[in-house]
Amino acid sequence: MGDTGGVSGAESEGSVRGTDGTGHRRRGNTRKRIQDVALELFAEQGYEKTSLREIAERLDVTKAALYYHFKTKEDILVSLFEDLTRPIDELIEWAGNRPRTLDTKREVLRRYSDALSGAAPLFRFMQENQATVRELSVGETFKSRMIRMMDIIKDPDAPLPDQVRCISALFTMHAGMFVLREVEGDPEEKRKAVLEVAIDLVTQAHGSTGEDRPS
Amino acid sequence: MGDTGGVSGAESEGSVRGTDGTGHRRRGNTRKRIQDVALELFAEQGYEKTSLREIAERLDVTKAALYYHFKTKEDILVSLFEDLTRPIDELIEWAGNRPRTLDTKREVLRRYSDALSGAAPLFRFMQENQATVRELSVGETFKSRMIRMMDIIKDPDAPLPDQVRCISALFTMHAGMFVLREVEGDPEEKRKAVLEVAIDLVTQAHGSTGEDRPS
Amino acid sequence: MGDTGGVSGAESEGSVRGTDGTGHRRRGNTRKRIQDVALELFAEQGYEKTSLREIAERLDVTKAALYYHFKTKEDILVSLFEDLTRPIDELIEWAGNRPRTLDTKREVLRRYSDALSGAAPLFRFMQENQATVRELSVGETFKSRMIRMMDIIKDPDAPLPDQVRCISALFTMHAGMFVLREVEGDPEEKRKAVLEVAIDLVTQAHGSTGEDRPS
Amino acid sequence: MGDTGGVSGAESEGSVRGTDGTGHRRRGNTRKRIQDVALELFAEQGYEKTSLREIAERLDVTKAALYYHFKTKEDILVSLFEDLTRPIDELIEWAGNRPRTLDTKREVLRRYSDALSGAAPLFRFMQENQATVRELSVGETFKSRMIRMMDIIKDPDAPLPDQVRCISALFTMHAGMFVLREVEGDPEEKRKAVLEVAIDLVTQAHGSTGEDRPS
DNA sequence: AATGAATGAGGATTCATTCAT
DNA sequence: GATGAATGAATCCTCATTCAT
Repeated sequence: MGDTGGVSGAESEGSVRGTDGTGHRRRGNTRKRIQDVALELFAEQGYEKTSLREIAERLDVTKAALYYHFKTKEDILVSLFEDLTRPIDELIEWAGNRPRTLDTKREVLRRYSDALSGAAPLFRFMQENQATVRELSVGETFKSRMIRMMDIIKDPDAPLPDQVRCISALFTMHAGMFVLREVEGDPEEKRKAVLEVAIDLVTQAHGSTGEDRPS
Repeated sequence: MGDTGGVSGAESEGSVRGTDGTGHRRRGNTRKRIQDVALELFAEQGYEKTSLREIAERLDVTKAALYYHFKTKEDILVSLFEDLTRPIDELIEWAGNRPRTLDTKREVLRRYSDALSGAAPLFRFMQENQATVRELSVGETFKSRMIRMMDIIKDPDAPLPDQVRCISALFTMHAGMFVLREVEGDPEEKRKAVLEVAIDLVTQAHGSTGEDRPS
Repeated sequence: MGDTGGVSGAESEGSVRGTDGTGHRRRGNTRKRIQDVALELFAEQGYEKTSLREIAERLDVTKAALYYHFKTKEDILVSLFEDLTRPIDELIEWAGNRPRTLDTKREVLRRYSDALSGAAPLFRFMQENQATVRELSVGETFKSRMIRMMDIIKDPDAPLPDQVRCISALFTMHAGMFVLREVEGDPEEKRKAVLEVAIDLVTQAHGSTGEDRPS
Repeated sequence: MGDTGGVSGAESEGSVRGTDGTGHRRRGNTRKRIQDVALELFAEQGYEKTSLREIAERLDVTKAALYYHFKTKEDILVSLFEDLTRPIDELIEWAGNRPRTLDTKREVLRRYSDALSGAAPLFRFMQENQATVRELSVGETFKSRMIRMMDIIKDPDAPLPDQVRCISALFTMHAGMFVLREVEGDPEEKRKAVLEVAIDLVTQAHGSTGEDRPS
C-alpha cells in the first residue's frame, strides 16, 4: 500500500512498535489500520465487493473489532472521507474569500492538484464507485463539494462551451489520476501535464468572456 | 428513462401488444423487456445494488423467468453491452482504415458523440460502476475499446500535455453525458458544446506537434 | 454410449439414419435415446446431480420433450429398471420352481453373473446411489428383488458365518463390477474370477451345513 | 442415533449443560452438535437430499450459524471424515511397518473391523453415496485409503480369483455393516461372523499362493 | 412429436450487524 | 479493546414440472 493511501499523512502502517508520542505502549492505532486497509480494498475492489470479513481478515482481527471502532461499514468510509478531504474544504474556504479572477482560478487548480494527489486512492474510489456512493451520505457531501468547486471556476453566465471547459478541467484532473496509470512516464511529470491542460482549459474559458486576460 | 435507453431503438417498454390487462400473454418481447428494465436499474442504482428479484418484480415475472432468457446476471449486462456498443465497434473499424489526420480525428469525435448519446444510459453505467465492471467480462471489453479509441486520436510520441488533451477530449465526452445533467440548457445544445470542446482539445494537441494544421 | 449401457440390447444410439424395420422414416427412437443418455449420466454422476436439462442438452431436444416421453424424472429411472432387470425377474422365477440344492444355487450364480453384466451400468448405479434410490419406488423394488435372491441362496437356519458367506457372494458379484475396474486384466476373465469366488463362498456355506456336498 | 455415530466418542448430543429448556445457551458444543446431526442426516437421506436448512432446523439455529462453524456444506463432511477415519489412518500406518504375512493381514482385518464399527454411520454413508462422494474431496481421500488397504492385504501377482477374494474380504466388511441390519441376531455376533468370513477369504487367498500357511 | 416460456420451491452461500463476555 | 457465537435478510442460481401452441 502506498503512503498516499495512508490516512494520517506522515507515519502509516509501518511503525508498529514504539510509542505514540505520549511515551506509552502504543495502542490505538487499530482504528487507523482499519482505515488504511479499508481504503486500499475499497479502491481496489469497490465498496460493495469489499466485505467487513475481508478487512478484518487482513488485519487479523475479528469483524466485531471493527464495530468497536466504527458504528457501521458506511461509517468507515465517512471517516476516511472526513480525514482526507479536509484540504479540499480548506481550499474551498480559501477561494471563497477571494475575487474570482483568472489568477485565483489558476491557483485553485494548482492547490486542487496537490489536494488530489494527497488523497489519490480516495478520489479514485469516489470516481469508480459513483453509483454506489450516490446513495451513501458521503455521496451528498462529495457532490456538494464538487458543486462548490464549480461555482469557483465556472461562470454560470458564460457561453455553454466555456462552462464545459471548466467542468472538463476539473474532470480532467480527476480522471488524470487513474487513466494516466495506463500511460508511461514519471508520475510527477504526468501530474504537471494534467495541471497544465486544466489551467489551459480554464484560461480559454476565461478568455472568451474577456474578464481579465492572461499573458 | 428516455427512448435512448431502449435496447432496440424504436419501440420500448410501452407497446405491449396482446392481453396485458387480463392474463399475461405478452409474447416474445420478454427478453427485450428484461434488458430495458435491467439497464434502467443498473444505471440508476448500480450493478450490485440491483438484484434480479427487483428486475423480476418490475416485470411481474419470477426470477426463474430471467434465467430462461439469460444464463446469469452478468449475461444480461453482456447482452446490453453487445447490443449497444455495436456503433462504436463500427466507428473503430471505420477509423482504422483511414489516415490519422486531424480531419479524421474530428470526424471520429463527431461520430463518437452520436454513438455515445445513442447509448447514454449504458455509458453512464460503465462510468459510474467502474470498480464493479472491472472484474466483469465487459470490463475488459470496454477497456480494450477505450484503448483503441485512444490509439486513434492520441499520438504516443507527442508531448505529455498533448496526450493528456486527447484523453481529456474523450473523457469530457463521457463525463459530459451525466455531469451536464446538473447544468441547465437544451440537451442537444449541451451535446454540441461538449463536442466543440473535445474537438478543440484534439485540435490543440495536433497543432503543437504541427502535423496538419487546421484553418 | 457403451453397448452394455444400451437399453434394448442390439442396436443403440449409433444407427440413426435408416429405417426402423417398417421401412418408414425412423422416428420413435427418442424414447430409447433418452433412456440411454439418462443411464449413462445417472451412472456417471448420480441421480441427483444429473438434471433433466443436462439430458435434454445432450440429446439436443428441450426438457419439455422429455416430458412427452416420461411423466417424471423418476419415471425415466423406473423405465430403465423395468427394461433392464427383466432377466433377473426371470431368474428368480426360474429358481423359485426348483429345489434349493447346491447345484441350483451355483446355476443361479452363473445366470446372475450374466444378468449383471448385461445391465452393468444400471447395477453400478443402484450400488452407488443407494441413499438416493432408497426413497424412490425402484428402491423398494430393488430391495425386494435382493431379498428374494437371498432367500434362494441363503439358508436362514444356517450358522451366521455361512449366511454371511452367501450375502458376501452376492455382494462380491455386485462390487466386482466396479471395483475391478481398478484392477488390470481382461473383463471377461475378471468376471469369471468373481463368479468363481462367489460360487466358492456359497459352496463353503453349504458344506458346513452338510446338505449336498460338492465334488 | 447410537453412540457410535457421535463424533467425539464419549458424550454426544444428550449432555447439554447450561440452560436448555429456558433460553438457548448451550455453549461451545455447537460445532459438535452440527457434526452429529449432519452425520445422522447424511447417513439417513444422503448428502444431496440433506439441506443445510434441515440441519439448522434440527439444531434450532439459523443456517448462518452453520457457516460460522464450517466454511461450506462439503466442509462439514470433510470434518466428519477427518475426525472419524483417524483410526484407519493409524491402522494403515501400523500395517505399513510390518511384513505382509498372513498373521499381519488377519490382525489388520481384526483392527479394521473395530475401526469400522467405531464409525459405522460414516462408512455406511460413504458406501451409499459413492456417486456423490466421488466428486467431493473426501472421495479422493477415501479412495486412496481403500487402495492402501488393498495394497496391504492383496498380492498384485496372485491369481485373479485370489485377488478377488481379498477385495471381497474388505467389501464384505463394509457391506456387512448395513446389509446385516436386515438379518436377525446380536450385532456383536454378526460383526464376528463377518470378520470370520473376511479372515477366511484372505486366508484362502494366501493359501493358494503358498506363502505362510495357517494351521 | 416436440417447443417456448414460464413457475414455485428450494438450494448453498454471504453479508452487515449485535451482544454477552 | 476485542472476541465468539449467532442472526435475519438477502444474494444468485438451479431444478423438476407445466401448458398452450
